[in-house]
Amino acid sequence: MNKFNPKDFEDKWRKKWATEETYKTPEIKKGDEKFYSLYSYPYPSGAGLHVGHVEGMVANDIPARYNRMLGKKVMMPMGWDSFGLPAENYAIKTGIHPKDNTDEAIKAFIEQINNIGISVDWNTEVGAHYENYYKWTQWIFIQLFNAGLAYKKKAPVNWCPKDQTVLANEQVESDGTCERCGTEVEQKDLEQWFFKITDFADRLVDDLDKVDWPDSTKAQQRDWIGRSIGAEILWKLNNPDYKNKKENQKYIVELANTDDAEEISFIRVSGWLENNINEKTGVTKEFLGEFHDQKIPISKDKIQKQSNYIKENPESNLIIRENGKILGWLGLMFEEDNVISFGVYVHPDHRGRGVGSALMNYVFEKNPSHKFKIEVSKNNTRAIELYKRQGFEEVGESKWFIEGREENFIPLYVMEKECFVIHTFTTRFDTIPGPTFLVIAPEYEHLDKIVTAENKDAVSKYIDSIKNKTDLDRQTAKEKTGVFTGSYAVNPFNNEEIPIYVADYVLANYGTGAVMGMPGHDQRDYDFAKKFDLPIKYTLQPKDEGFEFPKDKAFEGEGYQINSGEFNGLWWEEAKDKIMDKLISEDKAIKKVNYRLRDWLLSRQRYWGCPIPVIYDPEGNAHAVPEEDLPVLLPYNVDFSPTGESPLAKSEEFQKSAEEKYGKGWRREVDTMDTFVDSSWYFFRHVDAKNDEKIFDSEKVNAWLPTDLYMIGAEHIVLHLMYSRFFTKFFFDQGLIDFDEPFYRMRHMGLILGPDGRKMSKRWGNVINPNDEIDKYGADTLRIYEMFMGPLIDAKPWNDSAEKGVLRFLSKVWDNFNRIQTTDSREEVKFEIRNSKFEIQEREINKLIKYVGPAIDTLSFNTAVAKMMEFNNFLTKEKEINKSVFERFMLVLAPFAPYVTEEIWSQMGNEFSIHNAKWPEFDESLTKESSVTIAIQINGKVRGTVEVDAGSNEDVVYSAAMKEQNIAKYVENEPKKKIYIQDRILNIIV
RNA sequence: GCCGAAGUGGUGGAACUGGUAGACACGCCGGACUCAAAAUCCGGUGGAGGUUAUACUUCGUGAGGGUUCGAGUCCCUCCUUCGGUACCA
Repeated sequence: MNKFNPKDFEDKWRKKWATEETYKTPEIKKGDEKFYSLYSYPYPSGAGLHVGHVEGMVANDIPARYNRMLGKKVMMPMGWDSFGLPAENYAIKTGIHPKDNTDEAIKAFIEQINNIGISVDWNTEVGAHYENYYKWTQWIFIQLFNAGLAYKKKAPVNWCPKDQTVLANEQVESDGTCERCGTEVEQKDLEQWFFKITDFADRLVDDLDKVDWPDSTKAQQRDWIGRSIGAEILWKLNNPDYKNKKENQKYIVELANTDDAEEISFIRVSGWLENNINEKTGVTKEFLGEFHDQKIPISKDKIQKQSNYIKENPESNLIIRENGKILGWLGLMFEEDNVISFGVYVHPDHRGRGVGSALMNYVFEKNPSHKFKIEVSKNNTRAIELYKRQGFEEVGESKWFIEGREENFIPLYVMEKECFVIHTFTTRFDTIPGPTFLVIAPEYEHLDKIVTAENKDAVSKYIDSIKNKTDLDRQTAKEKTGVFTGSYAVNPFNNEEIPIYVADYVLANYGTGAVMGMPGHDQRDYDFAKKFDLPIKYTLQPKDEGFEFPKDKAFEGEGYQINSGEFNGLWWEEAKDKIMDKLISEDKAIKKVNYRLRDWLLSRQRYWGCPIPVIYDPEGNAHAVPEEDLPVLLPYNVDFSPTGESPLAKSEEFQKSAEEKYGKGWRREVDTMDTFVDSSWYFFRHVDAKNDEKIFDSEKVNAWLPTDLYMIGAEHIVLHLMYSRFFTKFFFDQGLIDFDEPFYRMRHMGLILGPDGRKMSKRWGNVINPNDEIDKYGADTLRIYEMFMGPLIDAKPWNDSAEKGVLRFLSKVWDNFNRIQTTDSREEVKFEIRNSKFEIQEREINKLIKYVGPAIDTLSFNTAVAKMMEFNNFLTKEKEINKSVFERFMLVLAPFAPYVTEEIWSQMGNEFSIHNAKWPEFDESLTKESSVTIAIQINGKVRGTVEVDAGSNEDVVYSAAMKEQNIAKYVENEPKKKIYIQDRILNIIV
């Protein structure tokens, strides 16, 4: 009898599978039964494939083979995440060009993957650095650019001084160090390209419901996007530098109505809407109204806007009346892009009495979140002074002309006022009665408007001190720091004025950059209040008896409202919504959804990446490279030693080609793309990897995707998935594809640890090389062992003797094959099975088939292998082995052990290849045992078992049980109760 | 702190919707083969008690409570480990 030796046949079959194209991806059309098995394309490292790759690939390969045998159309592709920093760093160290190095590594990878017996169709191969791939990466960039989803802006970026490159926020560890090298990250201002992924935030959250992913992965995606639904509260600023005279407030501002029209008209001059086409000004129709003794023309457009605005906002038509006489009127008001333009009309007899200010204040109060625009004659010094006091600033000039007398243009100032309203975001409206201060971030955009002259020095000193702090210091600082601005904010809920501080514990890039300080119920605010001796106010309290607020920390528990006026006594969750609704209805708050997600910064100042397909004209404006000029090739001969500048900037060849093509003074973008861009769409290209005409054939992609199984390591999944989903949604919006989630079903594999239980690393000398394992035991053993180690998702230590156990299993399979009696036939099995000597074998193989298929579907390979071992152990004990039974065993084993099963299949005289043979069916009725063992419990404790015919009723089981001494001895009297679960258990209560 | 996952023999791990806990494998012990070893094969193997042996008894799924005829599985509280994340308002 020949011994099991994988070396005898592995090579032979490997070659045969290649020459016969056994795993060729079939043609497909939408709606065909298909299985797209995707493994996250690996980075082709010089170190070769590691055992973790093997685990993921085999976990992809088994379902792929299984589904192929089920007759589905299967695609099992492979590709390379071949751009990126490691290759470049390696090149800098060794002087070997990244391209040469990478191409070499890929060759080794392909050989290893073939050795393991992964059923890859190499026609699907893609690689991030292949010209015919990155051409389309660039094409995608251009589509995003054209759709307004790629933009450039100067931004403080994370800069790693060691790697000399920009890092995405995500690539900075929580302690402020570089993800790759551990160096402390600095901040630097650079012009960077961004993708506007934030536009997709809601879909990226909501569509998670469509996919079958591990809960933890979905949760991570949600956390990363960080959607919180709340509202922004509008706080009026009280900056003592802008002192409004109190007398301005004394007038009662009322709404004007149609009855006032005649009265109002005395301020105006009749005859508005005269046709008076003036070619110089473009005015078509003129409203001639009196304004400060002058008649002014208003364009039709403006009038239209005003009348529309008044229709929608009747309260904006305002007058001030005194003893029935109209003193002033607000007119020509309209809103555009959150800017309110308006005119103030004051009766000539009542100027200088604060009528104008009163009107304005009313408008500001009504529209706290807006910008205001007003035009005023340069020689109307009184008005100018008034506007300045109200916080208006001159932003430009324009002209009015009087009654068509062109020579009499009046020079005007255009003045604008940003209403000094501070927005704070919150989800916790129940605490709104409680803030005792307001904090803004040091980077707050309108800081200058808040800081008073008196506090200017102190504030700028504080901000300087922050700039010297690294992010690390800022984040780990335990003490709260900050400084008073001199201004106050008015709480829209109760009109309380509270001081405004600048402090670095508020982040400029989340929410609005301003936060209300609720020291009673927020620990950070509490710390700050203690430091600056600010009052602490509580807005909720539990009704527990003897409850006291904690003495040295904030009360962060739940409770009922207190100090909240009309809302006192409400449970906080109810109060939260009611207070929010109230403020929103009063225009004191705006519903708002906030995201933690930021736009995707994709520029990298690196060589080994996909060039960004942008050219700059001599004026420096960015243009997308015309599609016919793609790809923008990455030049080979470039000095890529790190200098802090993009290596491509030093390539003359690269820049010269731009001038030749687009003219003198044109320059190319020298940054390359984040490699996450490459990896966000590779799974589309697999389907049509060789297409030179377009990115992919939409019909093919629509037929193959979404993927049916995506195996990807559990650790670095957040960003890749987010970005891939973003691209998919973009493609969907562009009409390129008809689905908007790329990965229907996804699972993760855990780390494989070294035999010592530590992470595999050269440092510990505990690295297991798959090549060695194949050499020692053969590929089938390695595959099955990795699947048998435990659940895919778990981290598992390597155990060499356990691997030998798998080899033992396969040898025993081999030995059993050699014992087969070839005399029996399948027919006998089929028709005479009940009384044949192989009845039990038939039952066992049916049970096995019934088990293994679903186990592959649920990726519980470890139990599938265990069942096969059990089955094989059973066969070993049988005197004779039925050929048909064994053949079906081989079919079931084939996805796991492709080599040995192919060999046995062929020796049994079957046609090549087992991997395209049909998956065996099972007969449910044949899986049933004729008798079952039933556990007998007395009062819930197992006291023995009885053997009865399957399907027996309670009485049969009970009387059988009573024949057992050990059971009967517990049952002295008639049992109180019997609980019987058929074929499983009988519980007797005595 | 928050979110997620998980704690089962000496080890990796099984256990379907609550129904005989420890499948399968490693390791270990004993035996066969061998001059011997390796390899291979056969048998045993959760702890404690108990029997010449078979029985049998009892305790056992991180800890403590609860629901149930019955809990590794469901509920509550807590502990530990791993993964993610954090002045996110």
